[in-house]
Amino acid sequence: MSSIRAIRGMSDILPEESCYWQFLEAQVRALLASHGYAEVRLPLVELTALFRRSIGEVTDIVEKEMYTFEDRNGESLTLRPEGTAGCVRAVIQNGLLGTSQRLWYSGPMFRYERPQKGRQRQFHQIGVEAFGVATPDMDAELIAMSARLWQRLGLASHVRLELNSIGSSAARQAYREALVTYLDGHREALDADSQRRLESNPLRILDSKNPTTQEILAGAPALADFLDGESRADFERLTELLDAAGIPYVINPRLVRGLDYYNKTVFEWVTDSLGAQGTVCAGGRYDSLVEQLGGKPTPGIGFAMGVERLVLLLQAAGIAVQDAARAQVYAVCVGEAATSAAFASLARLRDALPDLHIVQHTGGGSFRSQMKRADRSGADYALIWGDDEVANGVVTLKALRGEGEQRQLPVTQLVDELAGLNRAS
RNA sequence: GUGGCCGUAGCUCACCUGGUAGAGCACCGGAUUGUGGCUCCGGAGGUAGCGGGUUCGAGCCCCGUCGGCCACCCCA
Repeated sequence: MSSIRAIRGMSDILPEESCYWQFLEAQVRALLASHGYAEVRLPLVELTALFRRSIGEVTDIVEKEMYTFEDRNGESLTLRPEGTAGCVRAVIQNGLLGTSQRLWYSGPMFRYERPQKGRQRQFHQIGVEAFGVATPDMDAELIAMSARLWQRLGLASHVRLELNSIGSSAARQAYREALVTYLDGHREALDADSQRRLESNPLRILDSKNPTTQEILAGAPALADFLDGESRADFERLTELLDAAGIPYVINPRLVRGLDYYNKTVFEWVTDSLGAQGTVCAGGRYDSLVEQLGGKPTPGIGFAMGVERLVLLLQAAGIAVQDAARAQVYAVCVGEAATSAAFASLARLRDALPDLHIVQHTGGGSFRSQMKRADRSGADYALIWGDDEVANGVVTLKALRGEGEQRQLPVTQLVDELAGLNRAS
């Protein structure tokens, strides 16, 4: 084994996996297009300041997980750890905020974390963002669209929607103070991480996995009691719309998101089938982020899906996907004359039937070894060229699956013959 | 950043208390002078992650290091 390896947490996606990625991406593209969402392609690298200002200075992402480096001109750059910040930057910079916008993007994100199941250092997200609409019908649209995606992927029974409102920033501020006051009385009983977060990010204590901490939280003031009237009304309306659309949800009053820019609606789609990293899609509203990053005040809401996690879930759920590169026809050709004849005939065949998957054998070998390859390729048919076929201007067609004797046909009939087979299969 | 488990053939894994490597699958060839899938026969393939230590002798024990998996943390 060579000493040159892939970087830890940055894995290759091999053919066995890539067919799941293609399936997922195709479904997502079709769904987003059908709802009027347009794709944007964004840089992987942004100014470090963009992430510091949007994600939040005291978050783990900014404090210890970013891939930050100095450009040759001395500017501090960062490999994007998430997609929303760059998307917001792009809509501001390109003047897209005159009307409401429905956008999506996909690609790799980078966080320096310890790899585990469902967590890589280079991981992939598909993000969806909607700008310019403050009303909860937009929240409902995004959630309903994601629900429809699980339906289309065959994952609906494997995920559940958790929902919460974290209110306005003023409401959150008031709640934070009440929570800190309460928890301060139990400081000694809290786990070490929660004690630390008491100073840095008290709301995050709510979703601590520590049992003792959770017991203490049972008596804590509730975020819902601190919500401002508008947040309360919008959340109520959102649940009505979800009910109307027949989308089940559970309200999780402990659900808070890790990134600072969220307000009002936050939600997560979670699964129990993937171990510890069960969040497969998550998002929320961010009504002050655009202004915070220098754009004119514009509300926004969005979510991101973790592609690796969804692929794991597709596999865990036993969803069958077809291998896009599988051969339908494998061409066997033994000898130089046969290889030349095969090249000539296959060129015409590919012209006539561009969607037919044809693999021509390369590298020589006996009939026996080539037939073995044909079988292993998974192809439905073998096309066989040898000296006899060349001499007679014919080709042998043999079904590799199911019934049927092999037969010879004039090469001039090849296109018609396979056109029929292609439709049938 | 912390912890647990694990690194032996391309893959999945054996090798009882240390005596210097093996199976299945995959691959190549043959039985079948131009025909795959089943069967049989044969073959190739390994500096046991790497470095050090203990020992007459280490895949096995000890230390270090790198890597993988899972969990904490964090989050998609």
